[in-house]
Amino acid sequence: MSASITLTFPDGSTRSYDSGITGYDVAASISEGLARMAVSVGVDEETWDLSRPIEKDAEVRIFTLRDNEGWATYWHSSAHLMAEALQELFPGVKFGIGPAIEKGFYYDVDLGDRQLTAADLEAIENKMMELSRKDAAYERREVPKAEAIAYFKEKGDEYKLELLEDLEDGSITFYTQGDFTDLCRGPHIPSTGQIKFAKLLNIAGAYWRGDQDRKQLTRLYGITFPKKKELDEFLEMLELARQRDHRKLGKELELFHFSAKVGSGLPLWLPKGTILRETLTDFLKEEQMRRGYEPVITPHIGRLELYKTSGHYPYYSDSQFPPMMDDEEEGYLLKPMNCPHHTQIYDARPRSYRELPVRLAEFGTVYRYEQSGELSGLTRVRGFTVDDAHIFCRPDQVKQEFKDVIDLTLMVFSSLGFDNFKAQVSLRDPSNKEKYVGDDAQWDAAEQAIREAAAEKGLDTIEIEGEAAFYGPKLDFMVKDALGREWQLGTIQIDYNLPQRFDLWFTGSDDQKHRPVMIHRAPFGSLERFIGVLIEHCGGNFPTWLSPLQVKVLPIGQDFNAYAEKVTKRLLKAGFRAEADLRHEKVGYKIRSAEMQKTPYMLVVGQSEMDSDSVAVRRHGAGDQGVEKVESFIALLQAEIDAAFGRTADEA
RNA sequence: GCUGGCAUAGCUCAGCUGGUAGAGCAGCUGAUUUGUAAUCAGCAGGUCGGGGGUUCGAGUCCCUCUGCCAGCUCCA
Repeated sequence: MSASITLTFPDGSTRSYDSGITGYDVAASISEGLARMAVSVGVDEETWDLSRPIEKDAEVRIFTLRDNEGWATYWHSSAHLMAEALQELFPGVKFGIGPAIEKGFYYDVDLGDRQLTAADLEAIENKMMELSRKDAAYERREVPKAEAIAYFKEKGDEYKLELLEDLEDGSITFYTQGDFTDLCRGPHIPSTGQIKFAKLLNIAGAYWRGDQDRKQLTRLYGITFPKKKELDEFLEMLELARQRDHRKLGKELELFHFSAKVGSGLPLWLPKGTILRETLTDFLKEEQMRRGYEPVITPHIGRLELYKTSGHYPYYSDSQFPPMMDDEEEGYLLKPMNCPHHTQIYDARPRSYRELPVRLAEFGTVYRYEQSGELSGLTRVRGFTVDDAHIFCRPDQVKQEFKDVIDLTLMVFSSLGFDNFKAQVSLRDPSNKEKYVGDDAQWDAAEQAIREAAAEKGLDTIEIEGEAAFYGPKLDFMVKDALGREWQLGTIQIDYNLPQRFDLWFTGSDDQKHRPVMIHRAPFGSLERFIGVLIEHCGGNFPTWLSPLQVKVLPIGQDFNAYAEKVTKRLLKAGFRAEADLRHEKVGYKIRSAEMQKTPYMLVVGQSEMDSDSVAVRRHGAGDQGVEKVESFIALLQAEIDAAFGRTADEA
């Protein structure tokens, strides 16, 4: 009958088929197994239903549940199945949007006055499974706009009608499975029967179209799988992630504490957390000292005038703690950032081009009145310490300085095992320029410098518009927490604006005044957030050099307490953080408590160790490591810590 | 800030439809003198987050404040 078409596969091979062949048949022509696993088909740049006829030459790729695209299709179809279940259980429910997400899917719905409960979730899951057993096909249909509008008017789906306003006639498709029809671009899996296990994960509010001023819909999150085992593994993984939650570990390991009496979002650092934090701080201070940074200290408040000049006050008055006023009505502000103070240190005396760059570093604590709903453990707080530095340099030095900061940031990340980060170039929103200060030429220069520096450092970056600071674009380093939420840690920002606003200058070789460029940078971002993410990253099992307690000495009985104390003293003298557990308990009990505190090393000592000046070494999580002389244990421990800093023993 | 949920001993939690609080762990005391993840016994510990209300009676129902959780919005 028909003409033939040529399809090209990912490996570059080509085959010809009759025009109108479906993705499913293409898959079947390759192998029966592939046809069984297929969920959708990539046709050139698009992803299609397996049942949709292919009528022209194209590059094709069969997607299965081994591909992210496959899961996206599967979960999107699951969202439709959940919608169908909701429609059956709660007639009159109105639908917003229901996409697949990284793990699962959600659907935003308007249930009127009805509140959902946990029992409802189970009922919805059961209804989904009941519908799945009917194994209804997902049927695609192109629909004229007028017909689509008529359909949703009749149904009373005002949100769908609003979505239709933005769609062009001729591009509108409906998908129907069973009794449920949705406005949808697709694609979908062939039929509902493939969705065999469903779990609704949580209910939350979500503004319609992400707009704070519009109605809040009910967002139902869920996940589905074809196999029970996959669902169980997913739920187990979720549970494991909860075990790593820094808020839980922070309590168990006695790192930090929040008190409602002190206030929301104001962390209190407990002794062990303080050791961890100071160890990190010292690590970066030493590194910065080697790299030509100069330490400075500035007060926690500043005159309102300072922030009016910098531009922070008018731009961010909502997210500041309110100003304090004195008798003359001269206001002071609790500092929300350190940069304005640092400009005044730069400006304390005239600067020559010869001394630039000037790199002023401060672990500066700042306060921001974050919205109450944003606060979360250590990752979003109202008082936090930025490992801040401001580099004042000549325009011709910007790129090199920027590259050096990238080096430092990468060094910090790799020292702490963050090898899975995302580098993001945060640009201004070109459609909303009044949110930013400075002229286009400066912004372009800054953006260009960031792109070039990142490229020359071989960084793989993504660019996001609308994420810049109000004074300049930035390079942000993002890391995910245990639950997959992404946090910005390190940041490097180029700023042509504050130097201008504060009228900063240096004398050039031409004896003329020139404007310096400012680079704002913080490799950790904030100590609080960094430590929060670090705790989750290592599950509380800190590398030995960071662990608040490094060694616990465990005598097996009271007769060996004196020896345990002697060993402990030697360790302390050698510079390690060590303690002896002298309680009248069996060694099993002492081991258990040290293991639960995730102490890296436990040294069991009894008669034979005392006789031979040695210790029985036990490594956290790894068990008994055998007996070592005290001296050689100290040497091993030192070697481990040196290695963490990339040093050899003789350098240390 | 918004929607929904939650708040009981230091921690983790139990307490049915309202009848004036319980466990395990931790702590303290004593016994046990211990060899690689929990020795035994006893004791002590809570105005059930704060305030108000309904009721003969409130941990339990209602209002409000504070704090926490999920998501949304926000994030210099």
